[in-house]
Amino acid sequence: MTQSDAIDDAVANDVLRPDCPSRVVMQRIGERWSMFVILALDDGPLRFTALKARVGVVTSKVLTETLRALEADGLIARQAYAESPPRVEYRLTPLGASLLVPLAGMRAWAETHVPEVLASRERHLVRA
Amino acid sequence: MTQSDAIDDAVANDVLRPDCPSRVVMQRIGERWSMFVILALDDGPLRFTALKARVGVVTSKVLTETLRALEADGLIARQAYAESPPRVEYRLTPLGASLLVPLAGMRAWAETHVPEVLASRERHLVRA
DNA sequence: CAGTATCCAGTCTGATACTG
DNA sequence: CAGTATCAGACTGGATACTG
Repeated sequence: MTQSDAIDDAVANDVLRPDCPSRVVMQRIGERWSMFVILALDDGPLRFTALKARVGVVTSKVLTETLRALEADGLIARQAYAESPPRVEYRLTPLGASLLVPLAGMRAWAETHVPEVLASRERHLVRA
Repeated sequence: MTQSDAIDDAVANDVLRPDCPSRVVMQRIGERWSMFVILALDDGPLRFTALKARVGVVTSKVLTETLRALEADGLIARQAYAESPPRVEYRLTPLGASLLVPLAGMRAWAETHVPEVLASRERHLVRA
């Protein structure tokens, strides 16, 4: 194996490591509801039910799982108030808010190019 | 419902539509091997076996599925040469190459902030 | 070389029902 | 209000074997 082969392998394998930065991020925001929650909280803190109402199709269980995952990642913060009835607010952390920046870049690309992607998909459906 | 509520709903629901641009992109590149393939092809066209060899852990079936999906999206192109033994090359399309730009933004964010994410995850593991 | 064909275990997601 | 518990079906990624 030449030296440049070794370098190639190191670069190629990086994205495969489970803790590869890009994969960590992409896999998280690629999940079903993650991006929705992050974008929804961009307008400010929301309570569980308010978040759920903005979707209308997600179950409590799945929304909870999504929120727990994002909280574990430090992207959102959960604040429970000791009241009755209980009140819980979710907000973006500074870390979560900083993610909105590159996310905006992806959104921009998506909005200009996804029509091409969808058109391409349909052409392939016809052939399949 | 006030007018601003209606606008909120329209914005919130957009990311939920199956053809929402951001979701289309994020879900595709969030898949297990997609990002790897896109980044690997940034260095130039590769044959199936070369692509597979750079990973070493993916099966032919799964790599094939990934390539088919990316091809259907118009992000990569498959070129088969009528030779024996068969030769097939995969390359990024201009569309696929253009995706590398916003992807670089996400990578940059990931590389600077993922340590925080992983640290956060570990703190939550201790508590769980 | 570049795949295809089968089969399988684990995961993801959701429906439904219940609770401090 | 803000969840948890349980169950079930669909989907994913992978192991293994085979082929034009």
